[in-house]
Amino acid sequence: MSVVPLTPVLRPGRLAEEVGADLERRIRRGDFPPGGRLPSESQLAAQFGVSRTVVREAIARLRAEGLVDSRQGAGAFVMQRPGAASFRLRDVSAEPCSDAEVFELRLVVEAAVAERAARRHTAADLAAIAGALARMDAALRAGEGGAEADDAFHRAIAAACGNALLQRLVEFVSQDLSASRRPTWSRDGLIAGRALRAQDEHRALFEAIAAGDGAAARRAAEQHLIGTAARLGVSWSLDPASPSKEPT
Amino acid sequence: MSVVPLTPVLRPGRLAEEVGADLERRIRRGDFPPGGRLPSESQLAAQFGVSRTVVREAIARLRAEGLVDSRQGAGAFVMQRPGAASFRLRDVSAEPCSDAEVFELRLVVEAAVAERAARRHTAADLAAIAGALARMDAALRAGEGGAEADDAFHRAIAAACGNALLQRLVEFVSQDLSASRRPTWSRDGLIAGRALRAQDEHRALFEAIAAGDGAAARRAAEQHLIGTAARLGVSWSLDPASPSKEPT
DNA sequence: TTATATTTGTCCGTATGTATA
DNA sequence: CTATACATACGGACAAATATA
Repeated sequence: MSVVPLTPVLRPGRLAEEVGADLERRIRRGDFPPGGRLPSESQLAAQFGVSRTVVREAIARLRAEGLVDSRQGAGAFVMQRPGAASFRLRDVSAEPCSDAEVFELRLVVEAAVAERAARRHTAADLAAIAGALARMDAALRAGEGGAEADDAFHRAIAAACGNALLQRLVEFVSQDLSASRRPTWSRDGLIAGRALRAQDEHRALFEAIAAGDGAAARRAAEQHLIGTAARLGVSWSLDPASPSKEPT
Repeated sequence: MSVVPLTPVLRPGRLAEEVGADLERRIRRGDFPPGGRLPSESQLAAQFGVSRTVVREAIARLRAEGLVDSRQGAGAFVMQRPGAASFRLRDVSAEPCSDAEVFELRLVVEAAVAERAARRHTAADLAAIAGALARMDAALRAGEGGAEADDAFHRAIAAACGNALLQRLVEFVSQDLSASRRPTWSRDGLIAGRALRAQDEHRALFEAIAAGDGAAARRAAEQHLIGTAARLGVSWSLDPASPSKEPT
């Protein structure tokens, strides 16, 4: 018997999601051109071998994501800019992104947020950031609880940037960094000194923000992201021709 | 004056979307706590006064956006981090964002993309950017067709950044800038010299990219966004305490 | 303009697999 | 193990909006 997290095995899976994913692929591949009409629900149901209810749920998802727009009596039409309404990191239909690409995206938004947090933070913002930093110090001594404080630290910085939209974006692109922080604060991570080095980066970032030095905060955030990637084994040189620019 | 084409007015139709929006508001407001279970489809159908089909389509949308996860036989449960799967600019459930916030977000990603395009562009990338720039010059003389070339110019820069994820993000956050470019290239805009000034900014951006000067490209992109906002009447000072940091 | 066919929107009934008490 | 509750899926039906002849 295997203890490791056995893969999703093979979910007999939501039928509507499979149909929706298939339609999404066809749309993004240009099979259905922008402005063009999709086959009717009855035709799609017959073609996929499912009921019209399943097709309707699939189209409801595509409509919610801005890929199609359906008008009663007319049909479902592909939007002019398919996929312009929502942004997702892991896109089921697009080709998967490399770790380096995701990390660079994080670096961009985290650096911008840190720079603005340094210039716009309130006293309450700074207190929240300092509190999370102190909790990480305590976690370093206690040997536990660092991951949660790490999350709170970065969320507090995001909240201090003064732009709710930027705050939402950075929390969005860093959503699974929460998982990335566990190996840093695990027993192995503490012993290997990964947590100690991360905390050094945190402190530099905090001091730049507290000093109101936007440029220094940007550099500190970039260094922290680079350090995080290195601790996770994501090889990645920032300049000049990284995340893969090979001709497709 | 709002730049974004304020919400689709208020369509009397689509029952499933109204139900979905209502459920989304309740979830984000914490009415249904993370991990908690939603009422059954039958209960929701009775509560909203609609059929189960409508409720199912609404839940399908929430599931696609990562707000809930439904298991057959158990029910629909609120995800631990509601709304962490997708990112949208105009969020029906959240409080609407100000124009200044949207423009700052654009500035962040466009500047980052321009910097990377300067450092990573290929010869083909540069040719595409130069071609769009030339078409804008031609449009300045002809007095028409500038908006399309403007779109192509910025898309070509995005394509040259060497990170497909960043490219998708910048195209996403700048989706309705296409509408913002019309007043610049309209008859009034041409007469008032707005197109001419925009083209000066475009040329500076192109030259920085062609020279491989990332820092200059970043500054040029920032200046272009600031100029665009000014031409659209969006008042916005970059430092230090802008987009509204009033205590809530 | 009228009439007809098509398509989406909505509702209902039913059967099945699954989870839970 | 049994029974209940629930989501999933199917099929039929009608109304409303639209397109077309």
